[in-house]
Amino acid sequence: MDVNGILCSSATQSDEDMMDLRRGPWTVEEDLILINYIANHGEGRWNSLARYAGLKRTGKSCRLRWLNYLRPDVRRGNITLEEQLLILELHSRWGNRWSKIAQHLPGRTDNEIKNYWRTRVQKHAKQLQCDVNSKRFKDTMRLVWMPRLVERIRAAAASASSTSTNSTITTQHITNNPKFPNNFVTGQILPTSRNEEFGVVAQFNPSFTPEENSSSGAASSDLFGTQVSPVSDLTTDYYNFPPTNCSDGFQSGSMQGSYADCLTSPIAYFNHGLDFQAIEQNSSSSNNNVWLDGGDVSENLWNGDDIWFYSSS
DNA sequence: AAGGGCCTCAACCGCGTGACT
DNA sequence: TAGTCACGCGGTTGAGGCCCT
Repeated sequence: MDVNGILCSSATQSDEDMMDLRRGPWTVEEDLILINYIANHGEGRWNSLARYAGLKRTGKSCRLRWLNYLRPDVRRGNITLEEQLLILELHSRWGNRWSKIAQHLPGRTDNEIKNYWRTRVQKHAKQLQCDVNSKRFKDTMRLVWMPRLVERIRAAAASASSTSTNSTITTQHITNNPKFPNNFVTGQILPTSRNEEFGVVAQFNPSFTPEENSSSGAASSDLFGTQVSPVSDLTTDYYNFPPTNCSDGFQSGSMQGSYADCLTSPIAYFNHGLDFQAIEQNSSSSNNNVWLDGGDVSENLWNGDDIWFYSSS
């Protein structure tokens, strides 16, 4: 068997389609063919693209490979804390509308977000022994995990700003920027093209090997094998949103302790100060300050110390 | 060291939708 | 209006790497 994929054929197909179609993982050569073809002819018309490019792949397969992997602005590496928060927020609003959610995470694909949700979030719903769509799980997200994420983002920003004079964007900036929550909460975040430098590497460096780009089995590394900053440059996107239509509220003090608003959006916590201790005291946990435990801010939201909640719920 | 189970994620599949004829 | 095609979306699968015993 071909180690890079399997060959399949169907006796029921036309002569043109009788040629063996490749399936399974893409090879470097196939990637380069696809990249070069799209660079010269553009994307779209995937079936004919596959045919004319000489790829023994379905148009569907080509499209998927391009959109989820080869596209220049595909962002790779760990899902950052901000992205995690955004995913939770948007999923609570839209459900499994992965493509729609992905539109608000520049460079992330629907496939990546979907995988993230299934592998991380659903796993914890399972640990909670409740359905991922159940009220109990959603409450857990809103009341525990999302506020905790916010605090982690803050902690990461504080840490970054205290250790680097080059850290120009922090969550404090966001907190002080009335435009941010407005865009965020109202779902007006605009997707922006990101990681153009990856495009340069992918398209023009002949030594580029997409397999090196694979994060499979090395989830903590990005293309260059480096950790993704916990305070991601994604934050910059939020901060730099076009300052249009941002005058309709959510100014500081506008919330005035609206607990319902807090429940609706974690960003309310983010911008108006969450009384973590109060919520903490409301839990029956004897484990104090688990949200402020100062752990590695680059770690995933869903880590071991969430167990306190399971045991106390 | 080995191997079995677990986890991640790239890739595939089926279906719905819209454009075009 | 019905048929066909291209495309996009969400669900699912399976290969390969990691981890634990």
